Amino acid sequence: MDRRQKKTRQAIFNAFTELLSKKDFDKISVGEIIDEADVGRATFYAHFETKDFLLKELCKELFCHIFDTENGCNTEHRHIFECDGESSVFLHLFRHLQKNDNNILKLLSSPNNELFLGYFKDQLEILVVDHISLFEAKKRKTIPDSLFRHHIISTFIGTLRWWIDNKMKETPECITEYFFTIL
Amino acid sequence: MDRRQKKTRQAIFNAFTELLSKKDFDKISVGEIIDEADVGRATFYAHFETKDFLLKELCKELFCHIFDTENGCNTEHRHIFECDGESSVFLHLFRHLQKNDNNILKLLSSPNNELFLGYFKDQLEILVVDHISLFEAKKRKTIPDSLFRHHIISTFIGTLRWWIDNKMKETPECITEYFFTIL
DNA sequence: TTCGATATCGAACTTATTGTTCAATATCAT
DNA sequence: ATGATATTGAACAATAAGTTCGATATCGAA
Repeated sequence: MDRRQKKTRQAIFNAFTELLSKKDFDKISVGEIIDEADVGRATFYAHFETKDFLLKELCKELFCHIFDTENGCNTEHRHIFECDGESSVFLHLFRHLQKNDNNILKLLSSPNNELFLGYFKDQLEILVVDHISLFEAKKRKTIPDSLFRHHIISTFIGTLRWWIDNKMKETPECITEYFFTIL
Repeated sequence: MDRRQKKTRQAIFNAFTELLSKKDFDKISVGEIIDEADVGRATFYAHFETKDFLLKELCKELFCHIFDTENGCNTEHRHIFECDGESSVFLHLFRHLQKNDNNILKLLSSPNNELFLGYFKDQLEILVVDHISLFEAKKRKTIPDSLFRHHIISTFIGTLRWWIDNKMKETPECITEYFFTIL
């Protein structure tokens, strides 16, 4: 990729992230983004079809870091699957999230970012499908599988949102325990 | 209230509901609403400050029907608190929702209606607070109360959304059972 | 270094939407 | 019948999205 393209792309990502830390996605205009990124209007549209696509691309980058363990591309994190206790995968997630890389928390707790949440759920779905055996098989007998998966994801996000709204006072370990108790 | 006002208000509600059954809230413009309702632009703004306020008013009306049991204003529904089994309150809700009065389901499953969902959650919160004793006290000992309430609400909405997305093949009784099993 | 390719710029432009204003008109309640 | 009020429609300003295009700057490869 051309050096100019990389620079522009990064500038837009940075500007967008910066703005996201201050206001909601749908209150941010393209005009603000290009001002903050200091790029031309036409340049923005040469990179991203719409604001929604920009978010989509940003998500790809963010989630690659947090969910990279899933793709097998990063072996350094493999240990989280072999950790003690069934909670390790989710504990790992909560820990990552606590760091708030790239203001991801703002996006997760904001009431207007269903688009972002959708992408996040997709990643969680992949994770859950692979680790569903962690949960007692007995519970699943009386309810459909898809509902059970759906429930794990929705409970994870629910717990996470509660944590964020509560200023994240609890430790990731504590939240993970809550998560499994509740489930 | 003036007969003209009532007529206009209802025309706007009807138009809005009709449009909501076809497209997402944030894709609907005021122009479309007044075209469908066949009222003047100035008239719309004489009734509702913004589109958001219109939704808020509509929610008030919709929820009044579904959650009326809560306000004590409607005694005919009192029995749902005394029904057999702890599931009666939620069964009642699922039954009401199955009827899909005023396309409320579209609003609940739509990915872009956090505003609507927020109002719905507020109503659920009231309901849950009053009936939290239905659930085993033991579970609540290890986790904060607010998280538990949060979880009940999020699980209810999660189950409901799964039901809707699954074309509501199951009976309200069946869904209620799933809901309690999962919880 | 040179040169062809391409990314960026910036400004102007079209289109769409929001929310306001106002005078003319229609409808209301009494 | 009449005074009050709701509706109308058109015009208006403001904001934003997305496009277009010629001029300019930067790139990568020879």
